[in-house]
Amino acid sequence: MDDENDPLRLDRQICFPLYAASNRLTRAYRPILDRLGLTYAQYLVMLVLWEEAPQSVGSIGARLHLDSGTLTPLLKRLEAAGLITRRRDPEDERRLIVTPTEAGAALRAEAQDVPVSLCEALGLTQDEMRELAGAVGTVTRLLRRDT
Amino acid sequence: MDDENDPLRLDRQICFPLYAASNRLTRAYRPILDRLGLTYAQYLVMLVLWEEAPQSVGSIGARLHLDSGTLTPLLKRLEAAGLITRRRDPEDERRLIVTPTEAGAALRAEAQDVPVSLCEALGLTQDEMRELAGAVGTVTRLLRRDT
DNA sequence: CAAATTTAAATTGCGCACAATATAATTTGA
DNA sequence: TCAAATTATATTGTGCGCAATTTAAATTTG
Repeated sequence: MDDENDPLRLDRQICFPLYAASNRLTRAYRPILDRLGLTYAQYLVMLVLWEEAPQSVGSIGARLHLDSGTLTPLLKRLEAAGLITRRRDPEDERRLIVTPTEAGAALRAEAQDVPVSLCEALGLTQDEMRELAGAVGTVTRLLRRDT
Repeated sequence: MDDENDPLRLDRQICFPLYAASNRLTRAYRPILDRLGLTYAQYLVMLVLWEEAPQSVGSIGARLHLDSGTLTPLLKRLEAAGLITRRRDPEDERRLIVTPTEAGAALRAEAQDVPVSLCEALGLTQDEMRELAGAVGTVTRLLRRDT
């Protein structure tokens, strides 16, 4: 086995560091988001809703690249937590309209310092954050080709 | 709300593109690894074992940043698939020794073209792969600070 | 040496991700 | 107009990922 050129060496897999970095980032978010009572995926959904509301399950999913199999139970948990309401669109009963409640909207203020807290948790300077954003942008651009 | 500088805009979160890219990569691996009967996490474990065997649960976990809560059931599934054996270390009964079976070792040959297949699935040229590897390396370096 | 501590793995419980399928509402078109 | 196709969400089932706890073995120490 030609170790030097072995394409199956773990350190030759581009996939693995990305997977490890993503797991690490989710782990870093956890204690910060715990204070808001949100998981990472729930936080992403709230970010989407804080930008524009109401939205259907489908439009949230399009934004986050998630399907109803992931979103339906997640949204039910957000509803149970009192952060959103779920009701059918009277215009088209297939569609489910998701709207932040008063409490859900108010949570936005508490979330303001999440990005800064994360930075601190990761021990990154402003410059390093910019470098990270650039590298992540490159990854995204290269992997954009769909699905 | 000052939209321009809002730190909570989804497109200002470094986290999100990394999360999306990682999900996308796992999705791209799926049809390729299906042919080997492996999930992505199982593939990573086999890569580690193909590099060095036997190994304990702990050493596999250290390599992949995974704990026994993830690995124990995963390894049981690999055992059920006939790809590895699990036995206690007679020297130290706390440790579990994981060894690829004949079939597990043989699977390595079939996995040889996984990296190339992935490249093709992602539609990336050699140059783009190098660029991707570089960007992923930068991300990894910046997020290295532990946990 | 026995009790306390440490270590390795297993277990439990929760929440994603996602494929596959089901259900129900709407739209299309012969 | 009404049957077929399409669309939106829900459901089911599998497999992670990880925190918290448990179990059992080994090590340390008093």
